[in-house]
Amino acid sequence: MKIGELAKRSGCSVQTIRYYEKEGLISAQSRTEGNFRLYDKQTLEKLLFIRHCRSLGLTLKEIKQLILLQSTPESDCEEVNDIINTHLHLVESSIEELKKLHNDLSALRHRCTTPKTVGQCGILERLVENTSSKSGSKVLSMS
Amino acid sequence: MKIGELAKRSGCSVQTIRYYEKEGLISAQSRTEGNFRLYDKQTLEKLLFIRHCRSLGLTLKEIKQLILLQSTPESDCEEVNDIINTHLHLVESSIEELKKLHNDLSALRHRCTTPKTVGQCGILERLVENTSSKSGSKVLSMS
DNA sequence: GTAAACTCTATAGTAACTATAGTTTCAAGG
DNA sequence: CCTTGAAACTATAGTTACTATAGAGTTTAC
Repeated sequence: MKIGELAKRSGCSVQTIRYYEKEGLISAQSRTEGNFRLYDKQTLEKLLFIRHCRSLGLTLKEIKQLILLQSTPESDCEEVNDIINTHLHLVESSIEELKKLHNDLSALRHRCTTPKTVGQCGILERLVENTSSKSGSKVLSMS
Repeated sequence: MKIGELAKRSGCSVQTIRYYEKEGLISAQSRTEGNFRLYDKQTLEKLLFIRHCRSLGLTLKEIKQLILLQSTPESDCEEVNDIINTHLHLVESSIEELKKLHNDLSALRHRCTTPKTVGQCGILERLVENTSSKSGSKVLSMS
């Protein structure tokens, strides 16, 4: 199948598939005379695997490792465990961070209930205060 | 004060300060004859404000808006509320997402308890399964 | 035969920095 | 006065996982 069909069947965009190829996660089995990529079912399954891992928050680097491990089924699966464990811990601490953030933001939000001007706004007033010290923790970004 | 001192006092790195300038969040009051940036206490406070907002997960774009709003204290503070509310909702849904992720990862993790080979590993086995359908949700990245 | 749909490569943009290279300026010591 | 090291300057590239674009070539359908 060509890249368009693979995209539809895998749920990845065409560009993403080409990007994964560039990153060394997948490869086209062959090319047509006109230089179009051709794929087999194996690659479709690999892409579904990648998508599944991505939806669990694994990085492409980690997924690459997992793919590599799949190709050596006789080796110890400790590495697989490590990757999952590392992620589990990351997710746990992210949740903790976000909960704190939520607290802070809620508190902030409650400082302005009735419509006022910016000059009187309890939120901005609060934000301007020098609460600089206890900082330096990891910050999360949402895509 | 020069940029090095400002960096130390604000907790930002020198490069970050220059980056914020490039992004239009702050500016140097003047330059020395040798072209070194000079700052006053105002800028230090602005930087602390930015750091505080960043630690709450606000984007530079949003912080820029807040700074702009600060300069017009007579205007309605609704916009300030909007920015905080938007973030509050974002944080809330992120927490929900991460909790789901945590569930999935935990379940995955429990599939491999005793040391095995990759070929027998319940985790990889599970990841390979075609659970492609229900995907498409936002994924979080941690910095 | 031609128009639409598809594919190709290469490049730039996203967010918020960090890191590097190569140059210039400044402060202190001999 | 000269030198040396620290600090500053600009400009550029790298990070992550894509997405979007431009400009070209290929295929398919009518």
